[in-house]
Amino acid sequence: MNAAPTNSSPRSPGSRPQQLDAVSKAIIEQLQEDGRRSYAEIGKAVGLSEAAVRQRVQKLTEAGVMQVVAVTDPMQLGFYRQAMIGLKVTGDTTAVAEELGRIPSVDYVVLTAGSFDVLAEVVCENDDDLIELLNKRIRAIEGVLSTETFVYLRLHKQFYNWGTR
Amino acid sequence: MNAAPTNSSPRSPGSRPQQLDAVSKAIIEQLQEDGRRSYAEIGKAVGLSEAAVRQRVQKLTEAGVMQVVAVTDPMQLGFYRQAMIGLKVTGDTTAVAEELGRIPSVDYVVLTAGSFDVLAEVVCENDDDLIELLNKRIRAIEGVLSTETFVYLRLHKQFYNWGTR
DNA sequence: AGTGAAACGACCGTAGA
DNA sequence: TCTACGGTCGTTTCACT
Repeated sequence: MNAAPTNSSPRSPGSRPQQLDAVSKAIIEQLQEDGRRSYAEIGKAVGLSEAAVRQRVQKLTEAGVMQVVAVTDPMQLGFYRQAMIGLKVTGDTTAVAEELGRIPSVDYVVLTAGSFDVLAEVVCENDDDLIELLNKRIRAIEGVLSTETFVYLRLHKQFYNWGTR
Repeated sequence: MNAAPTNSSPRSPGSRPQQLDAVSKAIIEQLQEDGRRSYAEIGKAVGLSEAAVRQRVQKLTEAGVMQVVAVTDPMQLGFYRQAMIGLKVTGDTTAVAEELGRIPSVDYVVLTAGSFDVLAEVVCENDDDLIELLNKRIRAIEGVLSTETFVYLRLHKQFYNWGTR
């Protein structure tokens, strides 16, 4: 095989991507179905011993390729109103992004190229909360020129990725 | 035991939202930090026995309030180009959403109100892949009138849960 | 809904091909 | 990087509160 990229350094932000073999992909798929599945059971599914699965999961986690975490459903918790908000910004976009990130109702912030400078996803209990969030918090941030709100009608597909640094 | 095959859909439609007490919130927080943390350890942290923690986690999961899953980092896997795509659609938006959902590179699809009918997040390896995805797959879907692409410059914040704060 | 106890199974470190 | 194995700890079931 080629030089094995055995990086034991735990999650360096600038580390290069690693190519996953079929087995690691299969392990990740197992954990995407159920993050609590036992290593032994995963091993049976992918044809590896329990210890080997454990080692690979540990390496994938330490390398920052994958994480096992709990995710919650806003709807089930009474947050009935979600929306994506496109923002046009003057000046420094990162400053606006940081302000947005401090708002608990804002769960997703990304700087973009295009007719919006920033996209932010928000989670609210109802329309009144959304209005207040927009007027009192988001549109009050210095540098925010305008917002356009895309109220969610139905979330159709969601696959959990992760990449915040 | 209980036949509970619910891996395909994270939502359980029709069920009412439930109010979480402080203990369940604490349990969810523990699993947010590490989805593989043992019930015993969580029990010590929240002041409950292992069996009690396990029961609550099982109920929260079955109710669709929470899921423990693996999330991956596209960047670490060589997917350097992410974008949000706003679509204008003629006719049935759900049909377009379903087509979009079948594309593996599309990890997020939501029907919206506003100047876009559908928002879709995509994950690509590079710009060429993005161009091909747009032209050959997305803009080829029947009913898609136009697309606007917001290329991600930097993902600034991403949360997987909202109800526990 | 919670606890406690005992049987069982999973997890972890170490050794070795 | 994997398997094998033994000690330890977590999970499961059940009887009880």
